[in-house]
Amino acid sequence: MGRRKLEIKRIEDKNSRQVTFSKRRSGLFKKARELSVLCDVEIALVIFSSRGRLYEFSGGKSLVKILERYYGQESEASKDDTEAVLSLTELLHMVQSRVEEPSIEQLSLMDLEKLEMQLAAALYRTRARKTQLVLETILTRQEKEKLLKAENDVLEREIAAMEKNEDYGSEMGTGLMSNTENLGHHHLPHMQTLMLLP
Amino acid sequence: MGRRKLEIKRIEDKNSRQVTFSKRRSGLFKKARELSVLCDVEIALVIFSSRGRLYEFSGGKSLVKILERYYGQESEASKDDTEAVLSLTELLHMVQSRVEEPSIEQLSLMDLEKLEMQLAAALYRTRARKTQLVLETILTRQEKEKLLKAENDVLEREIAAMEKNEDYGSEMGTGLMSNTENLGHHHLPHMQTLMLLP
DNA sequence: TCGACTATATATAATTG
DNA sequence: TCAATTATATATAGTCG
Repeated sequence: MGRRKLEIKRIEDKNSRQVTFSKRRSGLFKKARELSVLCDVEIALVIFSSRGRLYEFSGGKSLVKILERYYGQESEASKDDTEAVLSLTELLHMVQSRVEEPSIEQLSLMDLEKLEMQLAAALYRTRARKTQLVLETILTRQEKEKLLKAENDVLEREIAAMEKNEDYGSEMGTGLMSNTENLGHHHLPHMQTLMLLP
Repeated sequence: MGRRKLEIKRIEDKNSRQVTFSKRRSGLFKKARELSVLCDVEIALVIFSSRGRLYEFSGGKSLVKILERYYGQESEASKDDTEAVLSLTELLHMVQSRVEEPSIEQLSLMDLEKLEMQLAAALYRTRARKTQLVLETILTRQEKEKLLKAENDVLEREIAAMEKNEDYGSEMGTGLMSNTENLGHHHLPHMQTLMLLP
């Protein structure tokens, strides 16, 4: 589709090969995008030019994500017995006991899945904690005071509720409990909860 | 490009979505093939239909090879702002030595950032390796057979070479070594992995 | 190198059998 | 359900600034 028919074989002229690459590459990406939207499918497309430059497209998710999803379907069943989130120490012990020569090349697919989940969890906790520390540093005194005041209000109301409970029984108590829950205030770490949010 | 212009949004009618998927998929593959030949570039194309069926194309090298290169580049890029990527063992030791009281609460902000980067890198490598394994699993039987055949050829030639070597010396031997490398046959476990998988 | 610009070649949506 | 068949819409090879 051009002024003349083009044989499908390597274009020898370096210049027009580059031009054709540029044109057809964008055409291919466009087609891939359209297909992924029209038909609601996941597409990953990776191109290396002869000079080693990387071009990639992925419909919706990253290539890794796309393949993870596929793999996820395969291993839904085996996911159930995965343990809850482990502590860092437990993570270390788990990985260490599992792998004699702990090179990633040696791990089985199932091991990799578990390791991935543990790493992801550890990474999440690390980032959350970091965010918390950063926010603690950054918050202005005023904001801290505001938060402290809110904290105090909650505490005061709890105390008041407790006093009332002693008079009228426990009905009111549960009501206030869920009230404090709504304020994100389980066992005092109001501040922490707020700061853990992205 | 058909009887009428088609808006690029999900086709709701299930039937025509399937028909369009089939047509455009083959069109996309054709374009990818043409581009890889015309411009002498490496292309990897992976599609998952909504029903989880896999369609893949690779031009130039095998899909796994191309994606290995892709991962290589990706981790090259993310390497810059990190110190060198640690091995799993090194990561474990670093974390362990840092955390006496193994609670994440005890780490300093700088420690957390380093830990975060290491965890992210480890997670990335884990996912990349997992993807590679998954890809190896879902390769079509034909590809597996092709690989097996290549493997057999290599082994046969190696045996032939060994026999020759006994007669003529070692020159022939090194030549064959690099030949097997070109067939994507580094340190043998590639095939072992393939053969062990379902 | 880099866009526009066509004249053609291709791709494909709808139709048909 | 399909495989052909059109009638159109798109993609793009070569050309010109």
